[in-house]
Amino acid sequence: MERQILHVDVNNAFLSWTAVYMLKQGYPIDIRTIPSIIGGDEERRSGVVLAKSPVAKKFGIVTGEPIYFARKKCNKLEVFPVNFELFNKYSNDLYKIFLDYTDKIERFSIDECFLDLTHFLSGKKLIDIAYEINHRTEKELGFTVNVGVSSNKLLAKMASDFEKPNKVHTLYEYEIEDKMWPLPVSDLFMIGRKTVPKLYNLGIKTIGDLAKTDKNFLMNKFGKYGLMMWNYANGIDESEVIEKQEDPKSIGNSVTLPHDVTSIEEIEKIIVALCEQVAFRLRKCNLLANTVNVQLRTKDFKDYSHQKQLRCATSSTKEILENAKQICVEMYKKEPIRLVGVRVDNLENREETQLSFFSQISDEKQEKIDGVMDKLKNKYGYNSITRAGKLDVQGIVKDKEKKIKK
DNA sequence: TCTGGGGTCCTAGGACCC
DNA sequence: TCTGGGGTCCTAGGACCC
Repeated sequence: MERQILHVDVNNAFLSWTAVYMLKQGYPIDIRTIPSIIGGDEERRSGVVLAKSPVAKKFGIVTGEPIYFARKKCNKLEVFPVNFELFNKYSNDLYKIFLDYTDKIERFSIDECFLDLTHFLSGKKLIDIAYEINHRTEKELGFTVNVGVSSNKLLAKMASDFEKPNKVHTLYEYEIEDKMWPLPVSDLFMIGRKTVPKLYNLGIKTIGDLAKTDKNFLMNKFGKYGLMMWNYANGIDESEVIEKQEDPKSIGNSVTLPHDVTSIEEIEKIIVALCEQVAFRLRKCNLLANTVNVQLRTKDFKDYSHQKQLRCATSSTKEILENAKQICVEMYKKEPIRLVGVRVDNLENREETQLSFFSQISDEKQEKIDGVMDKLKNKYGYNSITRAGKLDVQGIVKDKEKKIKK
């Protein structure tokens, strides 16, 4: 039975949502109609373009580039800040519309969802539902979406990426040759900037070229990744729309520092704040970690990471912090550092762990302290309680903690 | 010139065991 | 002295996504 899949993608999500909100607040201009972007904080050295208006795009501004560059391309560019609380709200509003059509929805990101309507069509045509979602979103929420229509996720996603904004496109198997194969290979999902030149060197320039390349040749050259590329180029994707929220595989936080730091003491202060965030989130998910990972980025953008297996699974701030500090001391080579990150890995569910004979939860006293602090954070806000060593870096991580607070 | 932060998955190489 | 192969686990790094 052929599956009935939609992919819904919000057009210029962050920018559109900001525009809708500002109009509602009485702002006289729709920022979608001027050269504008949503960007990070340049003073904090996180100034990259996160979303752009169609007008900004005409100036050659691309997502991910430094705002500094974007300004050079257009001197009238207007920059607006991110507001994740707002973005989450609009994302949820959109999700509610989808629920009128199916329960089988996969949240692929804050602004993209896959919908499986295979068992929810009740006599309607998939394409009609696609248009209905498209129209309703604009009418009810004030922003626009592209909807891709097909029989698997990959094709639906590729379809939603065709002409924008506010469009519905189909990409069924019989349309692959006409609609997808002429596109540059860089347009294919999962073909990134490192792979494109490698393919070009092999004479593979379009998705069609890739589809017609010998599968075994690609597998020899690129391993598993080669097979995936070939499958995608041929429109093959068996993956399911997964509706349920699965436990995360890892949890991490990182910060770009306002200035490079050069002492282990300064780095450790950042580590304290990051470990608190990570452990707090871990406990909130009711998970335990078996691995701690620390990442450092030098001022030349060289990334280092080291990890450590823990003696037993834990969600204790103290335990994670002690290990992170130790890793840090081992790996730090006295270079100027611009980014510090802490991530926990190999997560397992707390309940399941307690049943296991071999595992033991870290010491109870520490757990109680964490528990009390979590309650305060949940009740009075993330910053209501903090460690002494963290105070002077609070400004740096403040913004992200705001996000977590919600 | 300046270059985010949250993730997932894969790979190569080394340690160690039998 | 010189030497196997299979398997698992761990580590560091890198690719990709939004």
